[in-house]
Amino acid sequence: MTREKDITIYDLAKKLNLSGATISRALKNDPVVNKKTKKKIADLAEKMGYRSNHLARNLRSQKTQTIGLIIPRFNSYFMSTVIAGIENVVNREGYNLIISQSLESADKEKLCAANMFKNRVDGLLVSLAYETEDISHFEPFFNKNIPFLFFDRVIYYKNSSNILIDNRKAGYDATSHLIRQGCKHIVHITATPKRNVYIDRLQGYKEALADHKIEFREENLIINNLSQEAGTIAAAILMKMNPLPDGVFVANDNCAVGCMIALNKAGIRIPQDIAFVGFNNDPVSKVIEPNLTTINYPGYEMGQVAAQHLINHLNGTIIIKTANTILLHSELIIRASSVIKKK
Amino acid sequence: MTREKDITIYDLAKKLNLSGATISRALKNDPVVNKKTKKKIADLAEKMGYRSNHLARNLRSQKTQTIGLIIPRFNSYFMSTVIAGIENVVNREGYNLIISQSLESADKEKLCAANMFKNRVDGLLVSLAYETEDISHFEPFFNKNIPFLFFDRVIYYKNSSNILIDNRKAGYDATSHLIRQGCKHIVHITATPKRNVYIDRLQGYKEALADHKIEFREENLIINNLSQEAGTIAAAILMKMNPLPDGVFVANDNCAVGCMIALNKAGIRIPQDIAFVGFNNDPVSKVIEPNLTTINYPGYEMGQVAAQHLINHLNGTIIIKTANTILLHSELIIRASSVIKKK
DNA sequence: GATAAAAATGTAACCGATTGCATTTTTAAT
DNA sequence: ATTAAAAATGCAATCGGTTACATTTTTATC
Repeated sequence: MTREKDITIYDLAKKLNLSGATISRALKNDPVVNKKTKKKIADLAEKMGYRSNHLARNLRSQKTQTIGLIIPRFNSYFMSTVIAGIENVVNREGYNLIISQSLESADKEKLCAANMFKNRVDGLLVSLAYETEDISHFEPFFNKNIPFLFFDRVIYYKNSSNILIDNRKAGYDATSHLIRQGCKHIVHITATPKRNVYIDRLQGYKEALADHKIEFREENLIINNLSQEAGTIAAAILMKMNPLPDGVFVANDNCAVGCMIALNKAGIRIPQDIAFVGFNNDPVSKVIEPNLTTINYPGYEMGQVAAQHLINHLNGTIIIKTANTILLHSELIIRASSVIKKK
Repeated sequence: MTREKDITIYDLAKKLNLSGATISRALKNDPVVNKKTKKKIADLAEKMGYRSNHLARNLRSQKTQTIGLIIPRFNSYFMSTVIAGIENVVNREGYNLIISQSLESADKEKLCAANMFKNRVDGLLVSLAYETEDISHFEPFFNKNIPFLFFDRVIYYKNSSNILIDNRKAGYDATSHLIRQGCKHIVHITATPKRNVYIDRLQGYKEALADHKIEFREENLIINNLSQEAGTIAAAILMKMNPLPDGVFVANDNCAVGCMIALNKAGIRIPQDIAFVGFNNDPVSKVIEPNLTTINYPGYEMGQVAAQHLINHLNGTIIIKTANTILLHSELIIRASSVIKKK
């Protein structure tokens, strides 16, 4: 357990008969230091295996070079791609990333936020937990002027920026597509419309119906947690409907897949009997038979944009003064699950 | 941008006419401080919104309360579950987690390691990049006595601990299962056997063949990058084989799925013509038709065990002196893709 | 060679919590 | 009331860079 002592700038200073200040400046490549001196210092630092002590620097500069990330869960394909995108930018810009998951719990989210605050992250990226309504836990960041932004699962709060796709339009496109395929009785499976993503998709669904003179009916909404298992249960509900619906728009691919598998087993043909559209373009959508029509969700790009936006702000490259919404492009990907051959 | 000044222990000290030392001790609940004093201090701290400055504490204590995690990629189901498990423990134990991905590149992995070292993580968890052979980039951690351990993609190095499943046994079980189903001509699809996971699975495959008096033949090995697309290509290779193989053991579910889809399209029946076994128990294995027989991989548990092991070490709860391997249980999950009805 | 200007380096305070040791205050015993 | 022991608090150095300001050294000009 004997941890050898670290080399400090003062060790270098002593060896070269210089002051700590000069070493410090040289290592930061301050133009005020003589080039030859810099060279000597750089060489010795290399030779002695010096590593700058971030802790000391951070204490002095009151910055941590760290971005906090709070997400609902790790285990979705979408979230993995978002994180990969964030990591890409954060890393390139020389920041660190600390990640916490709220597990879809508002309470856990509060703890995460408090923890991020304690850890003095320079900025915060958040995708809200499913059940979060009160977001006063971000108040401290606001008060201390620590920039934060929401992505995907957003909320309009103070003058935070939001990065997301146009869920209303996506819902509208998905539903319109089903209608164009000849569907008249379209069910929408989604989560309790608390979060923007679900509210907006539902809104798009309703608008598409209205634009095509189809009446919206409450009983055509199935609300669950959008898991694959929930899809299985939803299938049972669908089969009890009389008449059977001819189209289903599900707010996520996983649930759609669970539903399709159960319907398949029951002998219901997709898309002939019921056409399906999912959401997210999860890899599983290309595995299920028939392949699932879905909305492509640019996760990697969303992560990159969110991280870059935040870091630009931190660097002063851009100054975000007013609320700011960035909409990323999403699009309907048509596959076999929704293409009904006209007779 | 006017960031109001933070409250420090000295602000509290001044208000209460005490010294910083007493405040510090009180906040850490040091028994040496008078209870009434503690109460006063705690109340004032609460009232003034004091938050301890980790930077200062860390500088003093030379610890960061941070665990580093280096993984090949975020976007696999398995990795997501591992991270969730790690996050669970790390969070509970009051550590932070910083994550970097090597993108399967040895060079990027070196950079990640250097970065983790600079950031002075207290400990390091690593799943090695596919192509990493030389691992001298972990030397600094070893020299500075910073504990690190490998999980899943491991290597035997110094006296680091390894946490993984018994890949040899899993490969053996998978192959034996196919043989028991009557398969005699079994192909193994895997990645270049550089990493333990692939080497060991291959070894298990070979041993199972040998134990059942089936000759191992080099041409029954298909080496690719195990992506779904690679599975499609592998299907073409399989179909050119004459005679057609009657069983395939794939080192990962994604690739197996890509392969199965392509074979299906070509009219080859699974499992009657070719039986399939995959690896990982990725959710997709329950979506593909027929459902894929696979090896269950306890990702969440692996993450938990790895993190707990490391933190126990940091806390001095356990002292790891010698190389230490923890094998987690994995098991064959038999589904329709490999069950051949005996005639 | 004197002098001003520019370049290079040094000094010392600072960031905020921690802690060994010293000092003061309180409590208990005679 | 005296004194020793115990409890509570304070002092000051420390962690290792950073930086405003001061000082020294070098270079350029007349």
